[in-house]
Amino acid sequence: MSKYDSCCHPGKRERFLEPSILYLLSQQADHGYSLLNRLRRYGFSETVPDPGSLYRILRKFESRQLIVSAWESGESGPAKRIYTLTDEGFHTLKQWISMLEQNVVFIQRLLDDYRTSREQET
Amino acid sequence: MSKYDSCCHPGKRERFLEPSILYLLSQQADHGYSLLNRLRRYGFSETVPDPGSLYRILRKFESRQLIVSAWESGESGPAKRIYTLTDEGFHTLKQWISMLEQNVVFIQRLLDDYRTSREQET
DNA sequence: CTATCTATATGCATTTTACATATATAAGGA
DNA sequence: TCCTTATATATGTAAAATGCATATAGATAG
Repeated sequence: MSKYDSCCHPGKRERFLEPSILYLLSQQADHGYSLLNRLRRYGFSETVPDPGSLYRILRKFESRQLIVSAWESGESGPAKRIYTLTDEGFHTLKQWISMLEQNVVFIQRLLDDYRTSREQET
Repeated sequence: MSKYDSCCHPGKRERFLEPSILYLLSQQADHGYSLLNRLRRYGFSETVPDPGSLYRILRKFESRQLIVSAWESGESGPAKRIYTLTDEGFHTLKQWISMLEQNVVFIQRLLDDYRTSREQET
């Protein structure tokens, strides 16, 4: 049992995290550490996802051939593994976006229902 | 490796399923089998969630005291375990709704970004 | 007398999650 | 020089969730 056992653990956004990563890579090939910052645009933070989880997702995507990687030893800092989206990855991103579009409609419905029920309470 | 390994498995909506269940119970105390039907309003189907998963979620909620149950042997059919939302459950629902409200904003942002990128492609 | 509907529940292999930890390069400051 | 911080990737692991199959049983319809 932890603080967020029942609900609202800030890490529980995985099914939104994965399409966000694919989208960011579709716009710009990138390495994990940089993605960690770019993900903030979609509500993620320094701690979510934790680096280990992000790297594992990237490796999973690579094993499924949604992305390919290449090492880049720049002038400064440690070597970076740069990931590029494949055609397969673009296709998967498209599917994922469709799913999110459908889901948003239903989430909105739940939120509307909740609001309505609160108003009628008085 | 299964059909939906990379994306879009219709069951991967768990973080939307759980608040949907709490909301439905907040409106009307109910048993699992009936919830299975009421959940269709929020995009779920005969197969998602599978009954086993729903019952397990209900037991989990009960162990965390978000709901309480009572057996009801009606005139027809097997006995039903009726679940009622507790004060704790109402509180958790409220938190979950707030989280969904925030998440929707970020999902919309991703969808908007994706659409914009598609338009600029031509 | 049997198929279907209603209703709840368990078994289990695989995957995901959260969090901690390891490793290494390089830059900046005291 | 030494220490800290930033950059960068990765693994270990216990606990939880997931997906799918299966078990059980009362009631109803043909």
